[in-house]
Amino acid sequence: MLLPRRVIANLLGVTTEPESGVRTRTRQAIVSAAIAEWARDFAAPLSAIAERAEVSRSTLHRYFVDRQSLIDAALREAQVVLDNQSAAAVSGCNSAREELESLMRVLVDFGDILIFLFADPNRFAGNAEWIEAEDEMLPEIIRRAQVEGAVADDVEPSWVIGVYYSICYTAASAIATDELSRLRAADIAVRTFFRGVAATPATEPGH
Amino acid sequence: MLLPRRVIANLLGVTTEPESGVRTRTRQAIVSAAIAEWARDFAAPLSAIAERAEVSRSTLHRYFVDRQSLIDAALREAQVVLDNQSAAAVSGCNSAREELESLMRVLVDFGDILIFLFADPNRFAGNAEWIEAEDEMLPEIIRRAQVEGAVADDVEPSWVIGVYYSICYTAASAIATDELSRLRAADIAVRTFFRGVAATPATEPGH
DNA sequence: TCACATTGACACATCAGTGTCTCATTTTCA
DNA sequence: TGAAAATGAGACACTGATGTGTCAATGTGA
Repeated sequence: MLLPRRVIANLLGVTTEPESGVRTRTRQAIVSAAIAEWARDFAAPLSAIAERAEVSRSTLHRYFVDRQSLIDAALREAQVVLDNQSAAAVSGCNSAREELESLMRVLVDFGDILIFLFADPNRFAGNAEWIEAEDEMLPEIIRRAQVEGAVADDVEPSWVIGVYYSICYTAASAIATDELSRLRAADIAVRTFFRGVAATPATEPGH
Repeated sequence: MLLPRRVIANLLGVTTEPESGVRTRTRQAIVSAAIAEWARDFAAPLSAIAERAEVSRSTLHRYFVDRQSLIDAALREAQVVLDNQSAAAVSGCNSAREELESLMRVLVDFGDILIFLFADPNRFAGNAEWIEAEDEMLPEIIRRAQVEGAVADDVEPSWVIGVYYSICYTAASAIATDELSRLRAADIAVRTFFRGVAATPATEPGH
């Protein structure tokens, strides 16, 4: 099998040429197809992904030696996209509350990736790339939101995170099934989240 | 293959002897194992289910001709259990709000079944048994809750249902991973749900 | 134009899961 | 106890997905 240096570099995740080139484009198409297809059904065969990417199964195997290496690549790609978008969304916010809202709108908008990443909790169990997927950013923002008072401080942060993601996920699903428009889904998701985890109003103390 | 009348009756869903008998017990063990195993990983092979049920793969195939028929049975069983528990939970409640809370505590408690049923939205797409899975009860309760004022009436019922299930699911997951105790998970889930979809407080009108 | 990179179309071998079947053994129950 | 029921063990064929390889055709850039 012919395997130019560039590919080997790519396989190692070094990505010499991030933007142009035939191989980069083909590779990108395959990874994107994998994310989209596996968001729908993680058991989808490689042939389905090749078809969606409009390449032959041979070509797919040239870029990714086996199923696992494509999973790794898709996982890495999904995280990178989400990380970048998240960073962009958060910058320029003036409060933790704003950050949470802005971030949620991004996550809902990239529903495909979100579903791919979080549809099945143990989908990526034992995957090397998955360990670092424990987001560092969200817990930190939530802590600040608790200090700010935008989020109740008598609730476990892990629960807040769980609710956060599951509401994003619900919104993404609603969009995917045409139940709600993009805008409406994002709005109602933000509203539901903040009310759900809001600090206990002083008017009904612990009652 | 030997196949007494009783089995054929069972296969047709007529269930002549619902409570005792060797075959009933074996059958039940297999279906339960299927739900538990498939809640973890829907791609799990039949051999894994047979192993968990402590029967041979031969026996499993005697009860369920093919994978699909076991899926059907598991689906039916899951729905029946949930339906019965739900009905019991709802009876004796004095308001839609109480019903929603009581129902949520049941769903969280039967997390395995909940995860099995709702982990993957299109897991059962095209399944004959799945059509009726569109619960009749929940939409009706939510409508009443909206009339009562316990749930905002400017929110799509489909969204309320989605949030309801996803919060149950999050709680079930938190229990499954030992993040929260059973009781705490149920409490915080109920609280989060009702605040999340509460009617807009008059103090901040549409702002 | 020419060398090389890239691709598609096949042909395979392999493997795991599925479904069928037989036969010996154990369990159940009248 | 003895017949019927139920099970386990294992052999077998079949299928879909995977992974490897070859070869011809096409694309690309100096």
